[in-house]
Amino acid sequence: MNCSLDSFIEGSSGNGEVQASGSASEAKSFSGYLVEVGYDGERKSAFIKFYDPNHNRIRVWYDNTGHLPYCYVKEGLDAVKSNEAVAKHPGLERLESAVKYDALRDVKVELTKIVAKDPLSIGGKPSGSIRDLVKAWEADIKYVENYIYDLSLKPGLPYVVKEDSIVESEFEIPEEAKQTVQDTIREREKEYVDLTLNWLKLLECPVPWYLRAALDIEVYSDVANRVPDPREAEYPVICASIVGNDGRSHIYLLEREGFEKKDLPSLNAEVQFYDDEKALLTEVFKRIEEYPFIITFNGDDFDLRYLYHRAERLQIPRETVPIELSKDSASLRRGVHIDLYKFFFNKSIQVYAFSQKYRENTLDEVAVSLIEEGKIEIQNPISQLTYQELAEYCLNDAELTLKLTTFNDDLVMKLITILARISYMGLGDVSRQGVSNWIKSMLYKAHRERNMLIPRSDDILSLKGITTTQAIIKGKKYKGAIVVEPVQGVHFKVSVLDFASLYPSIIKVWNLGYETVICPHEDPACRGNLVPGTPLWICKRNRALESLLIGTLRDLRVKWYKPKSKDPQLPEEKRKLYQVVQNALKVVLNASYGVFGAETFPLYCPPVAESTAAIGRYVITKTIEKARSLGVNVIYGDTDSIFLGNPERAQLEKLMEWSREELGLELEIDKEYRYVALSSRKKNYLGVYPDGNVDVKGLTGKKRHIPVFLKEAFSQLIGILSQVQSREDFEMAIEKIKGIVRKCYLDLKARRMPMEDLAFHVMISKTIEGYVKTTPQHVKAAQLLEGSGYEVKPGDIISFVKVLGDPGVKPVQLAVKEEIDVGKYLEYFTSTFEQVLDALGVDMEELMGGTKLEAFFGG
DNA sequence: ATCTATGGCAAGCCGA
DNA sequence: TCGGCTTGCCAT
Repeated sequence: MNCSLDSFIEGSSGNGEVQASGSASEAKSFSGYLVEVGYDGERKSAFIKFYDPNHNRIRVWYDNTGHLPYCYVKEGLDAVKSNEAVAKHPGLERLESAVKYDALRDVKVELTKIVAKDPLSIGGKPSGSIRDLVKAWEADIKYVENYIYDLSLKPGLPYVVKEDSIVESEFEIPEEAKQTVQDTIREREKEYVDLTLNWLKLLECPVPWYLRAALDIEVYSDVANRVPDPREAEYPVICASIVGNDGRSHIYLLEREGFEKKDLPSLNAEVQFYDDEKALLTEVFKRIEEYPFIITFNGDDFDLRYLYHRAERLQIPRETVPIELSKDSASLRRGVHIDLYKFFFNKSIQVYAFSQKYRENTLDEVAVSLIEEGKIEIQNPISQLTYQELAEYCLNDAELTLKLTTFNDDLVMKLITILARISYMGLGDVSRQGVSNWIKSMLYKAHRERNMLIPRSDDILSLKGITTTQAIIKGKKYKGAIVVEPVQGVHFKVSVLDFASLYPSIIKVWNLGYETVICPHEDPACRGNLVPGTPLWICKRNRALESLLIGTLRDLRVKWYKPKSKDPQLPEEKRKLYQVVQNALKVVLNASYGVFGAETFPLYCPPVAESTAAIGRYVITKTIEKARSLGVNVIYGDTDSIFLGNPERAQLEKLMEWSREELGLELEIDKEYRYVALSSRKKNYLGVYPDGNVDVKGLTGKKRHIPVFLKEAFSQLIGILSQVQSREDFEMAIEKIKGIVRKCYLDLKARRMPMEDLAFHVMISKTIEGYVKTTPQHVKAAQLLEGSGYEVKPGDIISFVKVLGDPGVKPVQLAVKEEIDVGKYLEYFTSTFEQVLDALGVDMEELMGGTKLEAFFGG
């Protein structure tokens, strides 16, 4: 794709001045990856940022037409409002009046973003007749925030930037990938195949190495444990560290009275002292400018924000400050800022990309979990540390931050790049925003490419309505998945079958989307295509955009990236990249169903979400029926999986074949267990693999908040059960378990374990005052904490122990061993163990020989 | 300018 | 004392 760069000029890299257009022509020729597109409020122009990997720098191109965007004019819109022609815009055709589109409101939204290169907007104000306005709009819809869309620019992909045009770099899809994908996808529609190949091109393209540095600062504070307000920036920056992945590390220290200045040779960094904070900051800014990417942990809200305001306060000239602030983020004038705090905080990333390896979102927790290194523990408040301690601490933070982007072959940078390509968002945006925004951006882009209008949320709602089924859980909008009542007991040789990416597959196969649910056609083919268990029907004429996009992504993951990520033939490096892509697709696909049921999603469409779940129920129910008719013992199932007791190969094959033929869905063998112990509770089981590995699902003994003491006892229990080979082995196992129970009880009674091991760890999700209906125990503990001078914020983990007397809990920090309520812990212990034991058919009392625990121990 | 969904369990709170 | 409700954590 060729795009004109006529109107763009390149911002020079040195001093913030802009070179004149034309004179920069030789500098214009380079190749680089598109990393960010946006609007610069100060300069009042749009920009494109490229990362040039040959020179390791960002090159920014500003729009120089001078009359760019923001020509929102109310009168013009009011006029358009009354114009019927707008409502008959051809772009509406595809919606088939399914969505009676109030084009006007879209104009209002989009006008703010129109590139005003037509005569209608002179000096930023549209003029001319309504007719002209509409015409111009039809002919030339330009979305600003979206030069991406305008110019069909794809973030994360390489371009060759020439004299005054930019050209997508030549890249051919590897033949094997192309062939495999073409051979394996079922769909034969041209649109489907083309789109799949398009994605493939996007995802196969190599990811560059990014030159980058992590930044961390420390600020003086006269109150210990209080974080200084970055908007006030009233205290001096006493230390800053910048650690690059080019091997350079720098520490900037502020000289202060009462601290003895000396060399700090033990640090693996270049150390510089400054007696003037202004000079220090200026150096830091210079260094920042040397790196195309700056990585922080919470830089949006703290480090960069503080530096900006501190610079303001110290009257450092604006041109030397490379930072630009917006409400919730901080960016760099000539670089890209990535705030890992926001990235790792993203629930989807946490769960699907890092399988919940970290639970709290602090630098320490994330780093310990992912790279097995933590923050340096300091005994004194920051402001009292020696230069050596301060420098070490600050440097370590920056090093950790950098390592979070370098570990596992730059995994995080690759993940961000791939997500940027899927979502058509810049690297910075994709790392800050949530999955609903990625999917929104992806779908919007697809609409624009096809010249379809983007429907308004309330139009979808009023035309497609709300849901028709009743949720099981009070307060939910519609009925969700089925969980099969487990057959309590121990089952040997269990196969677990599941539908790979069930919901995305359903969206694909059933053609779900806001256009196609309850489509307006009178066609009996459509009307008769009912969603099982609902009065809803699905269009047979047109393919829904959502179905198309989600379907193609699903196919690529299932048919190409997932298998390739495990292919031992591939070199390590290649395989890892496939793993990253596979994971990125997982993140997007897993969220793709949920967003349609989320009010905040701009294409919110309850019947789409409802249909997906309803079809899921239908699919699993039919599969269970089929399995039973084949004589297989179905012992459990949840949403998209069924657990089969001792099935024959042939039966499994038949079932999978049936699913492919009858349901059009791929049913696969997910796991095979040596045995599974099912309790009577749903979503609670324990499965032992042939090699002795154990899956523990839902059992209390594994939950985050329970005391270490219980977790350890529980894991001993699991250890014993993992050795059980056959039914006969249980007897011995139970004897061993008795031993554990006895030991734990005695330890508890004698209060032998450290008190920390008895602490529950529960997250407080609101402020203390936010709890009005009830006051749960962790909140009571939090109140006590606050009373003794600690600060408690939402998201903090409250550690408390159960004690005798009122209110029954105390924060660990404040409790003493003697007041521990041993009885309560015994109850917990019993119930934790019971969950496993009742699956084995023994209860605690029986285990102890028919007596109550207390009696058994003479307690 | 943020924010995928529903189902299920254990424990504790609190009003009837 | 009982039962519904709130909360947090987990499964999918």
